[in-house]
Amino acid sequence: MKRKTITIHDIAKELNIAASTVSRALHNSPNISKATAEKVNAYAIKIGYRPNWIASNLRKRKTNSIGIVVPQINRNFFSSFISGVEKIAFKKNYNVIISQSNNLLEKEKKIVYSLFSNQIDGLIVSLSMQTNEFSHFKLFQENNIPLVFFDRIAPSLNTDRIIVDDFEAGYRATTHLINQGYKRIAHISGPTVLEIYSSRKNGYIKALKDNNLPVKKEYIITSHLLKEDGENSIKQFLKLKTPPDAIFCGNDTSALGIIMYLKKIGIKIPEDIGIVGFSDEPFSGLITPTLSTLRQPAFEMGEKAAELLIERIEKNENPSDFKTIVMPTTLIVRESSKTKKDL
Amino acid sequence: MKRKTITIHDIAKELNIAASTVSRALHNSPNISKATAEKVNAYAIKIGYRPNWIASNLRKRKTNSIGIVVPQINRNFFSSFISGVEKIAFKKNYNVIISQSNNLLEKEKKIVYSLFSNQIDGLIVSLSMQTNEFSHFKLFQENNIPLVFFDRIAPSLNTDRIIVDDFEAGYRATTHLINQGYKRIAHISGPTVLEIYSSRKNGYIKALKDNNLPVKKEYIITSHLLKEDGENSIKQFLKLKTPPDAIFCGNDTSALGIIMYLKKIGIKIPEDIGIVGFSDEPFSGLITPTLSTLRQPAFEMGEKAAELLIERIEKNENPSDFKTIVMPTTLIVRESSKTKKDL
DNA sequence: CTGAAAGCGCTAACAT
DNA sequence: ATGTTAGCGCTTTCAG
Repeated sequence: MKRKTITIHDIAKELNIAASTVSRALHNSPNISKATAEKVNAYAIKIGYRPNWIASNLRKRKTNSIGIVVPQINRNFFSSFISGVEKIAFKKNYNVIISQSNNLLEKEKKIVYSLFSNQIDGLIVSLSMQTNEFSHFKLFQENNIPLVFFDRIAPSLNTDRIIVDDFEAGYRATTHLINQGYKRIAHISGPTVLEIYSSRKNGYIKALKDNNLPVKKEYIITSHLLKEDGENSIKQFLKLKTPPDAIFCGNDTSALGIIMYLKKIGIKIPEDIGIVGFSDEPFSGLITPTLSTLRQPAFEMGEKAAELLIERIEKNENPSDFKTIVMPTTLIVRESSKTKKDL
Repeated sequence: MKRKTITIHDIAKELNIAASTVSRALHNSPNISKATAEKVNAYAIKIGYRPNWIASNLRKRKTNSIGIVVPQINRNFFSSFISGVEKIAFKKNYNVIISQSNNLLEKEKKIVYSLFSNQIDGLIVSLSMQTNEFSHFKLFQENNIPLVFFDRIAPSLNTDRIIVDDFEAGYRATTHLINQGYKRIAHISGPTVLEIYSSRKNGYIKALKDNNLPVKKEYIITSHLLKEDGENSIKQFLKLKTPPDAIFCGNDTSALGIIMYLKKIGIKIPEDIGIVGFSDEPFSGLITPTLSTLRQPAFEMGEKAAELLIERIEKNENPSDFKTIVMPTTLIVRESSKTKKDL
């Protein structure tokens, strides 16, 4: 038997006042006598009144909810990012509604429309690997609902963004390998429709050129950067007449695949082949050899994204000046890219 | 300039029909002529109508949202669990609202009340490490809102539960070490107010007794199971006149702390000390030596939790028969508990 | 099959 | 300082 839900009208009736007075008392509005305010709040607590925010949301046309869409929740980068968002959102009294696209464009679209129908006040997105058109975000732009992209952004869309400088990071990773004495540096990239991967790759290419090293087509493989992709890629490379002596991987997972394969067949890291990954996954400092990589400040990016989004929501003026916040990456030098002299 | 929001009344006016007819058409109710249904849907698509689910929710007193409260989002077990929940929820047309308690009771309470005010249809919870009273869940029980606990459950609360058999798992881990020839087995436990940790510990104790091994107080340390706790615990153990020759750790993180410390000071694993962890974290199969551990099926637990919760929501009868679903753990034997003959 | 009317629970004018 | 009234956008009787 469902207990009848308690509303402000119940309180109003009991105390012989109007519902609007109860509402004011509950929100300590300035226009309320201290006496009634106290009376109302005391009684509300006594009978266990809990506001129905759905009703309030409808009336105020504001839900204090923000949506997040990520490819996968259970990936360290994303779950740390979400954790950062949640921290700020909670502090500022927003709910966080989370969905994962599973890297499927169709699911991403459904999610985005569904979040719109839920009247979220703002949306934070990292695109699916498939996403090559952005019509589903128009709804938010047309209705002036703030939108922040991070990590995998929509380059053609005019919105706020939280990113790291992938070009610079790719450049730095590659330069590091060059400085360590490696001469034939290969690269495993993710899908280059995604800006993050094309930028990392371009940074890699630029670094080679700036150091008068040749850019060889056979030294660049594009994949989905899974562990198996790493293994397949290194096999490819080893078949070449002059295999590379170092590899800059688009992420740590593919680097892991390489490391495990090379260990299996007895090629030494970093003596024979040096490796740098990307992201600083939790395992990267724990495997043998430990993996050099670029750390992205996921949690802090989440905090920044939430702060920016909520700021946009709360001073809801049409921003003409979309911000692109570039967060710093950190090159973490570990064993996989040490030179002989370091060892 | 905010575009005026499009409602069913706009459609009704344009097509000279009643709003209720539009509503019926949009939900292909049985009582609607095919002609009007098509006309309405075509026009709705044409002008880009999107339903306001907040309004619908208020009217129907159902939000199709479920809440999840976990201690931390960015922990593999929890993010995988959430991922499983999200998968099922999406399939069944539910939103998932996620919050993290950060292991703080006060935050957990706030979250739970806030989710109630958001009129969620059901709630999935793993308790904070601090939680020792459960009054905040009464609200849900009194109002007949389904509640599913998982992992860190409330033993005194009569609800549905998704768990693994921690007692059995602790027993199995310990028995495994005994079978491998270890004689002096220590245990690092988490806070024993949490059933999962007390059960693992009790399984450990039972296994010792069943094998006629002494249960020594100085071989059992209770901590928060962080990496540093692992390091501190092993230091403690090594100070004893007869230090243990194996350790069953309440989680993989503390086991990691032990492994790194033992490697540093040159004690060999598993020759000198054998180790078994708990959870099969992503790093556990990658570190050296690889860590023996008990795998919990996090993603599948999330799926099960969501399925059970949604079933409860949709046939909203008062269940007198709360279910406790026990999911299987898997003992994964890796290098850290191999005996000499295995090596 | 369609329309009219009421109302989910709350808040924000506008009065007093 | 408080009450009255009118919705927010939708669904669901109840009539016809």
